[in-house]
Amino acid sequence: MGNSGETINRFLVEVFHEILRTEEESLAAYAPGLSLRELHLIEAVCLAEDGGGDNRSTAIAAARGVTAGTLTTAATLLERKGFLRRCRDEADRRVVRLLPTEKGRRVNGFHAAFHRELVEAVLGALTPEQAESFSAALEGLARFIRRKGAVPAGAAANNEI
Amino acid sequence: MGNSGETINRFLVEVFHEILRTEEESLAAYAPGLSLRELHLIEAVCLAEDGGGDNRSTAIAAARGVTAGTLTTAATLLERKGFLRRCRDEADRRVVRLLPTEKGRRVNGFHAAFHRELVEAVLGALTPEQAESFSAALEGLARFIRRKGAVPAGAAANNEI
DNA sequence: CGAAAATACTTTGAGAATCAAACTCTTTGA
DNA sequence: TCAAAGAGTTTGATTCTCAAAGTATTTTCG
Repeated sequence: MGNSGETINRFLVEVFHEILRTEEESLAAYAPGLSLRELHLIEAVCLAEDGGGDNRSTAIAAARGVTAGTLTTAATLLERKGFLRRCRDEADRRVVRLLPTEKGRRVNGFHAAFHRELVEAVLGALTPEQAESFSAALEGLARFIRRKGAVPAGAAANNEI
Repeated sequence: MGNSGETINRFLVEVFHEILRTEEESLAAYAPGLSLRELHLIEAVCLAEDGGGDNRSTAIAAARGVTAGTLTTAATLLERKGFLRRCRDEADRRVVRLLPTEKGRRVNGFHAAFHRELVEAVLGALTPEQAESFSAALEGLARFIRRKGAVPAGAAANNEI
């Protein structure tokens, strides 16, 4: 792969890791005692609320890619810390719905601002046409990942280490 | 932020998470009993070897952004599993150098192939000029993250939750 | 209707990965 | 030479995670 390929690959293996670390640091300064994973759970809950999405416990767990048990533990902790609240569904009393508290919405706003700045930093360096092809490239990557499962050819047939 | 901004942000919050999950799945099929974090440690060790980089324990820990203690534990486990080996430096006997075994190199090759496919999927969908501006945008993002620490304006001054 | 199956969530027990701090061994510098 | 600094390891605790077992509720169907 050429020079662009090198840059893209380095981005994938290094820079994203750095983004997460920076995000974590800025979070630690803003809301000590809240981990990035907890923040992302709050985000998922806020997103479900704003987007009119499914805010049932199971749906949130699926969105985050964790098991129901993991979600229960995390939600209990965030409830205790005052970022989320549980709400039993009256129509189907098996169901637990998750909602952000005011405090939860506030910390989610902080998080959204972080992402907004990140995106602005990227877009600011590009012409509108470049921005367009950039986002198209990302869509292509997303499609690739979702479609293929991305197992390198020959891996399954040659799986002895 | 406009429509491109939305795409970019969604990529940051969702697609990268999916990449990691896919990577984990394909790894599980190839090398059961090896976690993604372990794989990335092997990768760092191979990179230090190939790139003529610093392969001392501490340097690898810094590269992965973990403490020395964490690295020791992980390295011990990977040594037991046969992916890495330790090598005491003769010149300075405090130093421990980490090297991949043949098995370690093999699994790292598998991992590299995964990334190569990913990058090819992106580049394949772009013209050379688009590829160029894509990689420029990623460079811009990397610069932003490294320079700024990316704390949203006003966050430090207003840190009550 | 009413028992059996399915569903939604919680609890439990166990295993990574992580950190900070205390510790060991080795080198450096006054 | 000997105190201080450096490199790595060990220890004890915490967090995140999962699978599997458990509880409460609803749905299905005989």
